[in-house]
Amino acid sequence: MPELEKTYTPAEVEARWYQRWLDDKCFEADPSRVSEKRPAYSIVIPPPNVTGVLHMGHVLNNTIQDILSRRARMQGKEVLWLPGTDHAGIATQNVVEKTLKKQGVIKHRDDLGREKLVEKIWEWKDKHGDIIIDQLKKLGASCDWSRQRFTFDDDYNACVMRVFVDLYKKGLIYRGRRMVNWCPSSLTALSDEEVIPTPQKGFMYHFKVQVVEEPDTWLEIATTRPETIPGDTAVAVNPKDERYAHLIGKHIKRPLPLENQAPIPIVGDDHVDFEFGTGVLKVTPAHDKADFEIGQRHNLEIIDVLHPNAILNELAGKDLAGLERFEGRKKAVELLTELGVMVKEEPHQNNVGYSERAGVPIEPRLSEQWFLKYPSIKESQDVVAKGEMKFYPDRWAKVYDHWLTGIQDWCISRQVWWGHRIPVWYRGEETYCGTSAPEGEGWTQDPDVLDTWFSSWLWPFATMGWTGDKEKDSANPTLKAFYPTTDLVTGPDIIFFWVARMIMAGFEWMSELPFKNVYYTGIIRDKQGRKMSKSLGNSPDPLDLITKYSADALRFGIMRSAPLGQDIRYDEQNVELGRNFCTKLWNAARFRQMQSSTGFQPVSPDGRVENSSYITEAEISPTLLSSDDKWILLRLNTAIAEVSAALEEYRFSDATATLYRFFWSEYCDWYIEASKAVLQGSDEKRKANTLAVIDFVLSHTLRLFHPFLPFITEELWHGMGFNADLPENQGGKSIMFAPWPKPLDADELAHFGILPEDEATANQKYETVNLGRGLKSTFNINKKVRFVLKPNQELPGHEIEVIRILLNAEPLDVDASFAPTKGTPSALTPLGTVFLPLDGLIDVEAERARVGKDLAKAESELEKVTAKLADENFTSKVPQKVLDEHQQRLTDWQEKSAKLKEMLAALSA
RNA sequence: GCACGGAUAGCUCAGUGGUAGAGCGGCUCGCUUACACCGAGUUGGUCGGGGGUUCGAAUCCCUCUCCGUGUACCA
Repeated sequence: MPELEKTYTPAEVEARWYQRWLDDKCFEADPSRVSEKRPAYSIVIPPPNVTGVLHMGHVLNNTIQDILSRRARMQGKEVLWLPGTDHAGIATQNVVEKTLKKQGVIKHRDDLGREKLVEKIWEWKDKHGDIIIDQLKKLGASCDWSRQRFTFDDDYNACVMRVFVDLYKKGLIYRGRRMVNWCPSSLTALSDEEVIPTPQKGFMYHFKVQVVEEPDTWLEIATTRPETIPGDTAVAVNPKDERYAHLIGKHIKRPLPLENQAPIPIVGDDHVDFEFGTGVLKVTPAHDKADFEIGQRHNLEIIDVLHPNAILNELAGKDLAGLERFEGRKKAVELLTELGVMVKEEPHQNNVGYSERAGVPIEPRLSEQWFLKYPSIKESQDVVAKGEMKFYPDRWAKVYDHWLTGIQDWCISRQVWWGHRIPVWYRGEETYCGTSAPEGEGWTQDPDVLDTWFSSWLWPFATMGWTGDKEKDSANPTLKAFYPTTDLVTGPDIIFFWVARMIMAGFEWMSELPFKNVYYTGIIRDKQGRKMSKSLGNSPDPLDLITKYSADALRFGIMRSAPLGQDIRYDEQNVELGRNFCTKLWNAARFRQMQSSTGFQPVSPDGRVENSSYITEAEISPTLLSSDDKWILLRLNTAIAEVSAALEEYRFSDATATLYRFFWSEYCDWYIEASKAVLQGSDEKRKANTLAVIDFVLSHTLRLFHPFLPFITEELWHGMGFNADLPENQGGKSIMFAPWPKPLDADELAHFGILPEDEATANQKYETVNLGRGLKSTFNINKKVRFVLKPNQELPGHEIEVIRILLNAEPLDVDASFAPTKGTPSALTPLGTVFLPLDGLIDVEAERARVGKDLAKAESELEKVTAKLADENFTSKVPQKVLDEHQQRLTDWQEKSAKLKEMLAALSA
């Protein structure tokens, strides 16, 4: 067996193993291996932005996917974790345009033109596109990189085109002049989902206007956007509003622009809420969705006073033209004030839609866009409602359902160049839609590209080589084996953008749901609970953390703090804790290794002999098992069961907590320490047997840990020689293919002679040790000292030795007739009374005080239980089980109290 | 406005009717031959407030407060 290094060096180990896994093609999925005995497990990565860099959200998300994938491999499944990146149309084009502008290459995208700019973006993509992929590799992601996809690959592009044409032919895609969300920064339309309503502090401006037909009548109007007055083409009042109804049909004089104070009509419209503002609404059909609708109903003129970049244009009048919209607002107020028509301005809070990407207020804008009536809504809604597809946590199902219920058509066209170009061509009055350009001269293609999500929604099958040709697709082994996928792991922030749409696409083109389970991660926040963001600078670079602590540590730290469905408070301490845990694991393995060199009986590293099957139990001799051995085997059983159950239910933090507790608190703190009684002794047979138990536990623990800590477990798996003698594909080559641990079943437990009560036996011993240690600490003893145990019943010598070692006692005398001198500190334990004889060094008063405190506690508990049991109201109504418990409690406290009283009496004598 | 989630020890969280828990931190000891990235001990809580149901409530019901998320055409 190769000797383990003294210190663990994660950087070297992680790089080495990742390369080895790649070289050995460990992550590559082969559909031909899928069979009834070897089911498929598949998961598609939420494709990160191709120009992005790894952030903590990616770490969380991809660690989870990796855990699921690795566990599935260990369960003997054929695993496909399909990776790739997203072209992220608007975001990527923005980044490249900005860079080019900074470099002084261009002032505007038109300086380059469409083709040249797209070329530049491709160059950018080729240069930066693999950064995030490399970062995922550093994290240990076990994706099948041979299948890496990009949403703008030729094959993928073909899928997008095919889908567009299909929907167009089905009549679900149409072009129309509508009010859309316009981003004045990116100069494109956005979908409703890309607009974030943001509460905004502003002002409500009240101004008055003169009724043309009744010059003495003035109406007061309240608005938040006075700069759009030049675009007003009516004012509206509610026809039921008695204050104004008689004015309907008359006109008011629009105050701006000054050079064109045109009369505009007063219309009656139910939309107007007469409780709000003044009950008089200025109607600007070009710049407000609701106003646009009013305009439609009353056939109003539409005056667009803004350039696409939200600078006021000539129609706004000479005073406002050329001003940015917020400057224009100030100027408009000034003008109204000069006119003497400003009444007042009041602070006002309203919701303003912000562009999700550009972070600027969007403008409702009338423009020609492409829209999609969503397909397969019914199936998509039902599949989740009926629980055929499961959401974790399931409350997202309601959110999903609600969105689908009130769903609006999707604006899918974008006025940028980086993206899938709309496959529609025009020639005069003719329109052609097809996957390639039409025959003949004079056709021009629609300049718009498609929303990035219009490609992402095909991800689960477009990445698997879908062609839309039924025959071809049914002969496609990848699709056949791995679609529908098993799990999807993503953030709830893209439940509408992506998840819901993928479900629709799955039904529409594959006639089947795209995944069976969706796990929604929480959002990573900083210690103060704020979202992580670049501008706050509170987002650590995962790569720095990996350098500092290792990828395993980062993974473990993040998973430990990520309860199901809850936001995560990130604290670097958790990563540090992950590193410490790896170190502990490393040292525990080293401890085992150091024992073998001193061992007498030759035992193979895994406690196995040549040609044995994988099961190591055969090497453990049941007759030689100590109570500690039985205890740790039972605790291991519990840990395996708990971790397995937690993973089934996507409770990753519970799984990590169990692993931590089992390995650190149970295995290292108790079992290893107790086993030293044997390992430092002279019974060679027992030593060998203890080592076999240790190997059994370690080999199981490493496997249990592997999905969480892939690197260090692999290193130790080989370092400890646990891989030796295993078939290549079952742990010989890599721990990632070793079988997922199973708890010992009833037969195996019987074989080892392990009974459930064995756990309590060992626990009593450990409790005794705890109490003894407590005595030592109370009296500030930090050296090896003599303890005396006055046992309740006879104890085997081995058990006494274990207690001695755990207590660090020198010696531990067992004396059933021990008569302590007055004032000897003592503790009542499950195994008897433990004394710490200090030969007159102790303070009788102090000991009396200590015992007195214990007694007071016992008395108060006794009182409580007695009172309860004396209460007829209680005893008559309570179930027998509870009554028994209380009865037992009563007896326990009575006994304890009696003994404490005795001790106190002895101290006072 | 509506819906959902959350509020338990200094911090992060378990705990869905029967003696309030864990990890981390804090404090006190200790370089005991795997590990100081460690070990031992110990300290922390009228379970957000108020009502109610019950023999018994962190847990069930009502109500309020605060935080978060989603959603809604109020200029």
